[in-house]
Amino acid sequence: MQGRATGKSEAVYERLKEDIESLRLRPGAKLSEVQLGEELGASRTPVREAIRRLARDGLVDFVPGEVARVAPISLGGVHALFEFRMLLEPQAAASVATAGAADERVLVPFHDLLKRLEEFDESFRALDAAAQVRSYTKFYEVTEGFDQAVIAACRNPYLARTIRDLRSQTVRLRHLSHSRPRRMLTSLDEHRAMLKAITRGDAQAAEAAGRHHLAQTRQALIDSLTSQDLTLGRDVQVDLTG
Amino acid sequence: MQGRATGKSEAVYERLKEDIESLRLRPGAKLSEVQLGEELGASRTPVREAIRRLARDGLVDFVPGEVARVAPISLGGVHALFEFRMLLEPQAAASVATAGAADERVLVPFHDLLKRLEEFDESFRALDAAAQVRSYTKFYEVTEGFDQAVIAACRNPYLARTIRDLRSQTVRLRHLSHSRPRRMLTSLDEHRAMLKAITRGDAQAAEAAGRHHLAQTRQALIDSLTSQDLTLGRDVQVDLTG
DNA sequence: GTACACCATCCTGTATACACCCTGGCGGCC
DNA sequence: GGCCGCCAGGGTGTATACAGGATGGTGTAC
Repeated sequence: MQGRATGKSEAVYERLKEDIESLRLRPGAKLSEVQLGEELGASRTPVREAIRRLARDGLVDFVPGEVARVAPISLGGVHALFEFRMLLEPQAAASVATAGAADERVLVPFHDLLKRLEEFDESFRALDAAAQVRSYTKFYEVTEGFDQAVIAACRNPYLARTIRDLRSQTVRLRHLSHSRPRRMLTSLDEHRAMLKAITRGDAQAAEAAGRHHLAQTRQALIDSLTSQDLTLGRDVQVDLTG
Repeated sequence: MQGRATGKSEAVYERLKEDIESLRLRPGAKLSEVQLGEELGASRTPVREAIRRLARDGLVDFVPGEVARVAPISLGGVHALFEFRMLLEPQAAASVATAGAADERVLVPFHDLLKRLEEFDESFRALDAAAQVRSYTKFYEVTEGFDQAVIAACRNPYLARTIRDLRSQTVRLRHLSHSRPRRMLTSLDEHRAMLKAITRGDAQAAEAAGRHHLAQTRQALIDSLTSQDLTLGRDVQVDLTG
């Protein structure tokens, strides 16, 4: 097994995932098993396996017998992705709120999260736009904590896994267009609304807040994609026809 | 490539899938790569790949470094599965109905399906219970046509793929407890209601009918699982604690 | 009789070799 | 000059070899 500590396959997967999410590997780029193996210091077997997993994550288009390619980004795909998330994530938030109403322990991580959010939110609002952009790492840390906590608290493993499987694509889109400062502010508001509804055990409000947040996020993303700064200084092309 | 026509990996996958769905491979059974390879006349590589794909389908429990096992069946798992399907499939039916209202061509396969259903339904009701049971292959052919048609007409590829991915597990459960004649009759009614709502372009009715059908199906399955005939003459154990 | 330790065995993870396919470019032929 | 066929290269699919690690059974000591 070449040492449980190493885990070549896992390492290759994580590395490729990062490269694709960060757009270092551009949509449409060929993923040759031998070439990647040489670059990453692994043989074909782990690379193959990693590529299959990335295909499941929706980051790679894979057709048997053909060269795997980094999945292209299309406007239609973005719409479909968000439509699907809109079906799942508000429901997950609602079910967590319901579970929390029945068992207070479910809510512990959300109380923590809400506290961290409030703290960050306060300092974030005090910054000017440039400083806000510079602190976007922290912003994502807080907001992503929410997704993670919902998934962790989600009672239904199918729902949890499906939401988790969509995360990689969402992350890549985020790299296509970082949130603007104003959007970050409203996003924080939306997260606070979701967290409060959950800690209150109000399933209906949690679902509504989740739906609202996703709708806003999608709109911000679409606006960004359809504006001129598609390329972000790189030549990442997005298919706007879909 | 050993001849495009063969497709060892695909063949092994299909074969194992059938064996697991039909319970010939019992829940919890070990799936050793070498052993399966010898039995199916393939080397470890295609078997590995097939096992990974089956894990994605939820038919196999796979932990890196450990022996893969056929996924166990638990009552809790069944509940989670149906809860999740209840979230997706009625929504898919509704979205197809909506799409059909806008574009009549979407509905063509459903008109055909409804016609076939009516024909089968008529002759099916004329049979006695034993004959109904004997014709259950035809029954599944008609009812499964519905799932397939919804998936095919589903505009959202994420939704379609997720529903499709759950199919294998549903099929396996069906093998655990075939529908009783009375259930088949009501199921036909439910399918007719769904089909009519879709062809009418009534999204709300389609969603309600889909929800109702799933609830009824789940109830019939749970009743069957919690009764004594768990084992179906085989020693397939179901974990009732979950 | 029981519990612990050691050993044989099996199994997976990884590397590598071979077979076939598909593509693209070059050269000859019309 | 254009078109067709051949050849070389790369790419995946599959088979097989090798290197650890987990597991289960057996034997022994208490």
